[in-house]
Amino acid sequence: MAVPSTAVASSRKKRGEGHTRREEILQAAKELFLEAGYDATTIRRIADRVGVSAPALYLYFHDKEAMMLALCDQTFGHLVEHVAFIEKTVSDPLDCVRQFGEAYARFGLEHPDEYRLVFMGNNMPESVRKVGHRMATDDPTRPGVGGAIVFSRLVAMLSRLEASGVKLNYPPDTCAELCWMGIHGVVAALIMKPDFPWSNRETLIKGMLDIVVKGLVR
Amino acid sequence: MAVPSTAVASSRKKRGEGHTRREEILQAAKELFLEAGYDATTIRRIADRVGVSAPALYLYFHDKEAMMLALCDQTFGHLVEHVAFIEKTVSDPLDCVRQFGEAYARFGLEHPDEYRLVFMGNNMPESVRKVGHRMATDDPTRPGVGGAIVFSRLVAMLSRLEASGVKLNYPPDTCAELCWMGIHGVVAALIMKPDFPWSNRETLIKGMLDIVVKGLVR
DNA sequence: AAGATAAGTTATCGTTGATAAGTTATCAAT
DNA sequence: ATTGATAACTTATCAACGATAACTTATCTT
Repeated sequence: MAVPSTAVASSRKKRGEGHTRREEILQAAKELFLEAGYDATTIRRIADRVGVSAPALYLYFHDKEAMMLALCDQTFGHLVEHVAFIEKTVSDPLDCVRQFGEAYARFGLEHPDEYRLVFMGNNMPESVRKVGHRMATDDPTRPGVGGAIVFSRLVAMLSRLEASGVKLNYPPDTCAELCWMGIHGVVAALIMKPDFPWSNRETLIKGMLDIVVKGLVR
Repeated sequence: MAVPSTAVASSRKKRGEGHTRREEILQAAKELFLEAGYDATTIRRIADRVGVSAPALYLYFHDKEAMMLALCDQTFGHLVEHVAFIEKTVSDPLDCVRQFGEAYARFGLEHPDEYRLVFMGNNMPESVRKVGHRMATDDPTRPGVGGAIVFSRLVAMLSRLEASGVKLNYPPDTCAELCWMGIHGVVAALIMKPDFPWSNRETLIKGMLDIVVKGLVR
């Protein structure tokens, strides 16, 4: 005996209005992914929340993975904008890196589920696993470039820092990787083991940034 | 048309010899988990490799997760031993921390699936997600305590470092957390995005350790 | 009114993890 | 040597999953 659908059936869209259904699906998928995670969110549950049959989702997305990719783009767009704002408004390159780190960590902690899905999704399909690191040379219209864009801005910041005369202990790419890995380590730990008796969050974030900055510049 | 089993059927175990079958299952599961990852390894494939029917696995393990937990214990046991060896043989406390970091990173990169399951398992059942941070007060015979033991040794090392007269910028717990987060960041990144054009692995590991050590000691 | 087609539906497939219920081999005690 | 208990299995089956094929229905254009 199947559980009866709790959702009100949604009326059929008029011609040319399919894209609104697409957005409804995306919204429902986002809610469910955030409520229950990727695996626990089934095609059928998404369809049920939208008020439509399961195969209808395949009219708008090639598969489950494509929905996730679209959501990643959406969420990361906000972070990309924020980082761009920092780059424009903060003149001191070192300060810029610090503010990037704080914004990044704050973003991760404020969107733990999206963060997990993009940067910690260990059982996602390959194309989703690769979301965070598609290079700028890839087609920018392809879904999933948000993570790569954010990272590339960090590389740019560190290049600018080096160009401003500050001596780095490693090439800018390596510095960016180490910087990102350090911050990511903090965010990942706090997100994944929220019940562990960690030290104060702010202390850890500021502490890691201090460590990284001190360790990267000569 | 089902794919015919390629495995030779294994003969029934004699009475009291069930534990050997349990070990056979664990061995096959380990091979398959490492070959194809957790999700791609199905109960049926494990059973097929052992030469036994799928439900037979449930005579020895409550579910798929329990097999992975048993393997995690097995694998993390080696790391625990290695860390204990370092503590015994390396006299200089700072050197001890460095060697811990290198051993930890090497372990993670050599056992990416176990590492992911213990420290990055965001979609695992709750009992597996909590594997890494069960405290020493928990029942030590329960599966999955390896991660907590390893972390507690790092705290001990940093306490020893402080006791030896070295001034730390944070309390030993916080230092251990930051140190672990840094190394974990490196390992997690390399494991999760293996196709990204990262800098040299050794450079990143040594670099992160340099950064952390330099940043933690006054 | 009629054809084209966007926007759905129902029925179904193969696969998954897991369980129920029955079977067979082995051992201990009579 | 037979019997009873039980360890060590098997076969049959379940519900849920992602996905597809094939069919229907509503809407727009001409």
